[in-house]
Amino acid sequence: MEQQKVTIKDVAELAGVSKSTVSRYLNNGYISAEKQAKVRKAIEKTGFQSNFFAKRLKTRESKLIGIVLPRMDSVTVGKLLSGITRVLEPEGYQSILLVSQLSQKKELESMQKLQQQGVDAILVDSVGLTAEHVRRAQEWGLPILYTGQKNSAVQCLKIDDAAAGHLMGVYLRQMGHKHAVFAGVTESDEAVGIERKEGFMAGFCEGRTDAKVEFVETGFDFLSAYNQAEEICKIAPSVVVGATDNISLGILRYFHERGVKVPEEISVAGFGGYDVGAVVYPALTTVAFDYELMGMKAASYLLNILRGEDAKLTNLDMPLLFVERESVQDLVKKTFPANTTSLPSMM
Amino acid sequence: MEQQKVTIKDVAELAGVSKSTVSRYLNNGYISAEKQAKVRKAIEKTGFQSNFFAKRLKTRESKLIGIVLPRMDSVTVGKLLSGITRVLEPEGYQSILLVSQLSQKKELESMQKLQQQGVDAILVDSVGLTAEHVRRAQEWGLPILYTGQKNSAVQCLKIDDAAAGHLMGVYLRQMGHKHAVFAGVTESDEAVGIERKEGFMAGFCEGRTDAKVEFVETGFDFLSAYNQAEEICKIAPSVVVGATDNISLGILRYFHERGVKVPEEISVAGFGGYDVGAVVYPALTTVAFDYELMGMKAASYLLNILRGEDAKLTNLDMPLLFVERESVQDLVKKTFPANTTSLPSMM
DNA sequence: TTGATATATGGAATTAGTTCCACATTTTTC
DNA sequence: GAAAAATGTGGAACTAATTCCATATATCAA
Repeated sequence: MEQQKVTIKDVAELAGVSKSTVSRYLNNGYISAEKQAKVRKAIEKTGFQSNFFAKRLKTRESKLIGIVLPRMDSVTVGKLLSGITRVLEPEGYQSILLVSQLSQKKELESMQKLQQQGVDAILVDSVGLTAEHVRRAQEWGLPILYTGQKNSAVQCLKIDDAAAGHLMGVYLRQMGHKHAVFAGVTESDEAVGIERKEGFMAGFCEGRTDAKVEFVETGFDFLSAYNQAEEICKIAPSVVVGATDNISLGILRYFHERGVKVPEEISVAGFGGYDVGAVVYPALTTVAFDYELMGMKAASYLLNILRGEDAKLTNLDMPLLFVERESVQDLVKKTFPANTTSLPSMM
Repeated sequence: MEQQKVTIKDVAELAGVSKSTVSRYLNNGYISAEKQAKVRKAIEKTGFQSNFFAKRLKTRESKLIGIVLPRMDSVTVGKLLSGITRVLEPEGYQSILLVSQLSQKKELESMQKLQQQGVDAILVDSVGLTAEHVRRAQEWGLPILYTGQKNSAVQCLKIDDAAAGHLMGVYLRQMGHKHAVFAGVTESDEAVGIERKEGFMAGFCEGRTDAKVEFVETGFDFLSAYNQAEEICKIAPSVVVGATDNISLGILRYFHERGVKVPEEISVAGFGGYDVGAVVYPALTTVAFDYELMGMKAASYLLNILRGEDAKLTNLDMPLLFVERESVQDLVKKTFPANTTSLPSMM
């Protein structure tokens, strides 16, 4: 077994001091100016780099945050990671990533791996919280934060899907729409599949009896939405709401191909506020989520806990931004949204 | 200092064997069936988990791959990571991520951090290779692979930007276009800013003297491309080629707002093959890059090196896929692309 | 019945740091 | 000027694993 080139012992010998003194130099302990200089020189000359594992073995701190994500190639996840990294990096923490591939089982396994790995904290962008998730948050001695899903027994942070849905529902009601199709995803995703949809229905139907919402199930991607669009056409609502912008984009594409004019003949809206919603035509009206902010909040929370500040998460839900663009017709005033000449809501 | 709950020593005592025997049980060494059972029981009873740091200190293997990325919130990077993870995960490796924020200095710093951290290998999606990059690849005793940029002195893997540009140039030439605008990015990005552009010019002008390519510089995002679109309109070429799909999308949006018909009045094409290019209308003709495959290749290479197989990277350049969609007019046959009724090139 | 080999096992050393403790100075206080 | 406090320093123990080496059986061939 080849050994490390330069150890603290070599530095100590070269500097004519003890290992302890070098260690103290490295960790801001008692050390005289004279020896300080000697040690510094010795470190420079040898190019000494302290051994990560030896250090961590004793200090029991890895400066590593474990992150479990449902997938890697998604705008949402990218933004989230971006926010997390922005907060963690200046504090000297690094993130180690595992992917759950949208599977609850793999999510739990990944958490286990990270814990064994000795990470200081775990952040899980969950696809669904189970009793096991709760148990771990309680039994493992390290901070765990869940995002994306909600459960009062654990610390979590998420988009308020019910409120987002409600916001959209109210908006469309006020725009005079009475018959909507909600193109949503499987109910096994509680946040998007249930909360968002029910929030929408509540907001849309509130205080009236002549409103009607029909449900069409699709996947999360363009293509599956595109493939369901024909069915939606048959229903012929005045507005179709995609549970995500991707879904709306697929539908928009289908309408374009069939020559169905949006929003003149039918309105379309979505959720997410992805950048691309601003470049398609008509630009997509949507409820925007700030995943980057969510990442920053999540990371800050974990950092606070690690500092022993015993922080509590207030404001569990993240702010929403309603982005009114061109894809929804105002049936009350009988006007179409202005064809914007700039891209104000590019986010 | 609180200590670990259960160590290998506790297991050994409970099982009535020595530490060495437990260690051998854990690492497939000599052990009798009888003791094997005892140790297994003791581990089950105690819930023993081996200490990551102690293990790594001795074995000098972290099973961690360091990855440096220019940014997190980009489709390209997401796909790349996706590919990397797909290969690394089944082999028991995990990735630790650092972000260079498109800065060469931060990229080098990040590499340094990862090396100190004791990762087994480093993969850098570089924003530009310097002499220092080369020096490290040679001097550090661990495998380093660069992607995104090319330098013969180090191991690297990248899109063949010149070939991609050339491919597009040839295609547009064959479609009868003579006057093009190349909406590109800064030349400080050698791959995209120079190679892709020059490849295009070569392919477009090849074997004729009546071809003309003008250059307009934009940023990497929709908005900056959108803002340059007016200038492009003034030039009035028969086709405008965005250096990335994002750029083309911004331009497409501008044309839509001005009522400029694509591809009837002007053709548009791009590079990247992002999913969204398929949902806009007209769907964007583009040269698609398979970043996920690149990630898989990169990870496989590093894994091979770590296995001591001393692999050499053949096929440094990644395959390209020409995706012909709707945004380019055939000036020779005077036809427009069929308005596809399905989304064949959704990738 | 040896001697040689294979199979198990435990003890001790090793890995590269940090930290506690004892002790030696030096400085401050009364 | 002596006692007390502050400041440095080195030695040894400690962290939790792996691994080398010596040794003890068991198995097998001559």
